[in-house]
Amino acid sequence: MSIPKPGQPVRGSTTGAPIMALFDLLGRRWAMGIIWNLAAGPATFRALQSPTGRIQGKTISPSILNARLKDLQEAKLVVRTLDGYGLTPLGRQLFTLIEPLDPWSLEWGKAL
Amino acid sequence: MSIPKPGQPVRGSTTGAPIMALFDLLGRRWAMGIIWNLAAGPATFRALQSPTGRIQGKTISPSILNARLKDLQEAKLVVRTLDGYGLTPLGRQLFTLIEPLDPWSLEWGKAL
DNA sequence: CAGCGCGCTACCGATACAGTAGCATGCTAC
DNA sequence: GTAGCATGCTACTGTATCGGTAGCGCGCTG
Repeated sequence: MSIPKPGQPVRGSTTGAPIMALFDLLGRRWAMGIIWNLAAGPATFRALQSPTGRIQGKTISPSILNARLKDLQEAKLVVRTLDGYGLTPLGRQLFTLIEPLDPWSLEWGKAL
Repeated sequence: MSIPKPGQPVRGSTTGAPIMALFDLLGRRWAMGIIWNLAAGPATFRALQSPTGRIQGKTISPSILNARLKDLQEAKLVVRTLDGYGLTPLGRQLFTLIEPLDPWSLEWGKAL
């Protein structure tokens, strides 16, 4: 799958609205989970796969994990470092924006 | 596809962390786009499908739109009203949380 | 240099998604 | 009152994405 660039988004959208490109990227499986996990600090490929991460209760397939990491790197949200993968400054900014979803999700859970 | 209940999330996750259930729900195609669109006011099925919405640059398949609306209704984020579909109070809360992504996505777009 | 752990790729079956067609219902016009 | 017509949705058929397992290459260890 190609890169969801804000100017020329993929997967159907033709407007080019950056927010749609973002939804396109974050709408992929595990994308937000990976960002969430990396926000706690850099992690290795294996660590991201394991169920002991900050959220994941399940091992992610290596193939899909690799694909998502490539997506996120192309989006400049994640970088490879010596000790695995970590968030870029941009990625950390994004995390601060989605972080409030955590407390809200608790309320949401109660409401269901 | 079953409902992503916070207690018993679907699609692989086994932890039950509400945030993961939320990621699971929002990680589906068009889910955030629909919420975004409905935040501007109630819309009919046809209106949500059309490319003239607040973001969509492309018509969504009726089958997938229907599936997503069902998901969001089960999650109590969207309700059917007389004049189509609209956000629940919960849905509006969620929108206020994801709204900041819009200005950020502009910066992100420039950075790419 | 055999063994091991890690990072990843290749493959294949299972879902989810996209696109088109078409049906049911309600409204309008004649 | 029936012939259109638009709306809301379902059915069907491909295609893309995802999930799961196997296994390869590489560096390190003994």
